[in-house]
Amino acid sequence: MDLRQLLFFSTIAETSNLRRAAERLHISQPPLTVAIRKLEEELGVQLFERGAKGVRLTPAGKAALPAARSALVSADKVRLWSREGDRGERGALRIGFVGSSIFDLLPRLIPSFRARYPLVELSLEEATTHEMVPRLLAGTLDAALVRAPLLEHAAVDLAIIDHDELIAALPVSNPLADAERIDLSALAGETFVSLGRTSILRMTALKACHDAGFTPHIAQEVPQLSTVLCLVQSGLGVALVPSRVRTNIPAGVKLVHLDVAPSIETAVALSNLAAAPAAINFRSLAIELSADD
Amino acid sequence: MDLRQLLFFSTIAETSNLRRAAERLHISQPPLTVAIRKLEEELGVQLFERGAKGVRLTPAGKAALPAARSALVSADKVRLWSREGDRGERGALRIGFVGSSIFDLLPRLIPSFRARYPLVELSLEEATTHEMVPRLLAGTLDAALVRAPLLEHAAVDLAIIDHDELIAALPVSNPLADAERIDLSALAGETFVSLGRTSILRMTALKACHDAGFTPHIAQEVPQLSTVLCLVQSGLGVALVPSRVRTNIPAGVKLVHLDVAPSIETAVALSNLAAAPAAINFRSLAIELSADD
DNA sequence: TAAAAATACTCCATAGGTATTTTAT
DNA sequence: ATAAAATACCTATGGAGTATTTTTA
Repeated sequence: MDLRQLLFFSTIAETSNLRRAAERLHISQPPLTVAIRKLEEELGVQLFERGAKGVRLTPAGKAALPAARSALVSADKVRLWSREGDRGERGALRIGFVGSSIFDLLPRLIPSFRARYPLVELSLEEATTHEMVPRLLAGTLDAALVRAPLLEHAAVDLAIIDHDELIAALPVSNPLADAERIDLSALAGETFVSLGRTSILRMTALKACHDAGFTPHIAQEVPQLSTVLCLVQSGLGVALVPSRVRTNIPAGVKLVHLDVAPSIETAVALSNLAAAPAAINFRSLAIELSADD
Repeated sequence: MDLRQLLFFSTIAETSNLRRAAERLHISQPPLTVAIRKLEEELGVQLFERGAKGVRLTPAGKAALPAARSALVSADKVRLWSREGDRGERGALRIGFVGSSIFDLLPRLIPSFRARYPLVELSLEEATTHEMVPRLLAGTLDAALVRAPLLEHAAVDLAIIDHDELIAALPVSNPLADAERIDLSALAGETFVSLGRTSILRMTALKACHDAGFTPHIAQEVPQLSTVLCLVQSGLGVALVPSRVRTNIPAGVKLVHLDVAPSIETAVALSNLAAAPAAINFRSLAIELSADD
């Protein structure tokens, strides 16, 4: 049995006439006769009753016809879906993201992507930049929203899609909380709340402090940026956070600009080799949206 | 594209290795290479990444694989369904029935048939014996429950599946309603309620009356046996009905046996030529069930 | 260098064409 | 008598085999 025979079967069923079916199929009538009889022999069942005024489906033919049509439809889907998959318009896309992108970037990016590529099934996972790089290379992630500067990695392509700066998050109880702007060195004596050691955000903040002439005293390490803000709110310390969190700060936390604002950037990272088309589409869309701002 | 290529595609996807896939397919490796590349060329898309340690699905391949599998499953269904159709285990079956079979025969037959042939879609229509014969021959009915004696028709096969007798249905107000049994001639002076002129039940009843020496006065003609019983209940007249209605008589109607009981039979009728397998199964089941009584 | 895939070439099965016969109404 | 399907026969495409080469980790 092959798809050609099923197409013949379905066409004959529609025309009830071998000659007309042959016309529609752009072949002559004899090979149709041969092909359909061969199919019947293979199935061990008669599909048509032959008569002088054409052919009629037998009960066996009536029962088999929907399956034959469905096979033809599926074959068409092979054609369509393979092309869609090739263009990154269909398939699964696993995206990793750093926690801080949840405040601004992710909520803008994901709905746009879903709207433009509705057949791509997204799965999202939070992780740190350092965790995501090997996963991109291993192929367990297709794209990642990471913090740049990423230590340069030859096999990972970066496209910066968001520029931001660090800003001081202070509890309202802190005397500096009402300042218009402060110098980072003013925080030298404070206790700090920070993300874990592998976080690029933390590394950037630490470097800024060193540039300002002090080493911050980190009293608490937590994995999520939102937890950092909660601890600041509780008065446990101060923190340096991306200014984009401003849309989601809890009451009791004040954000104060720094005289010299350390910059921090978010990028889309893709594996240099073997980037999925859908991942490339994701990056293109992210770049496009970042240009809109 | 043909099913063979889709099977190759699916098998390679499962083994990630052309040689192993070739083994499973009982062919050698080179034709596999050729066939899958030909499929890729036809689709205009690469389905696998080739490497020294085997092959891996591309995003296009991942997207197309479910459709390919579905085509193969449908092809299997063509095999299965055509055989089921041929054995009368799948398909549509249009059954006609005379109204009186609704009281006893149909409620026993239909559930048994559905239980034994769950893939056959039944459609039921009430009609008279005389209406159903041409429809059997025209093929708009596959089987019919008819009243025998049917005027002999060469192209219709009859199998009697129920023997019954006529019985008098009287309103309780009728003085004869309390008799153990009566002679049909006792009803000579009554007004009768009856089915329409084409009904075999009516013809049988009329003949019985003539044999008993009188021509009944038919005051009302209605199409349904249940309506006949309602009119008897209302006191509009008496009727001769099959004794099987006893399970469904309304209050106010008494059934009284006749000294000489006219017999009336129900049969399964099939077109002699072109009887559908499912219709033959239906008849076999009906005969089987009638033997059980 | 070793395993896997690709290429080269041969053979044969079979799809499709034309001409013609058989069948059924 | 006529329209439709079946048969006969021919050609050529292409699928599968064996032997061998190329590729890549």
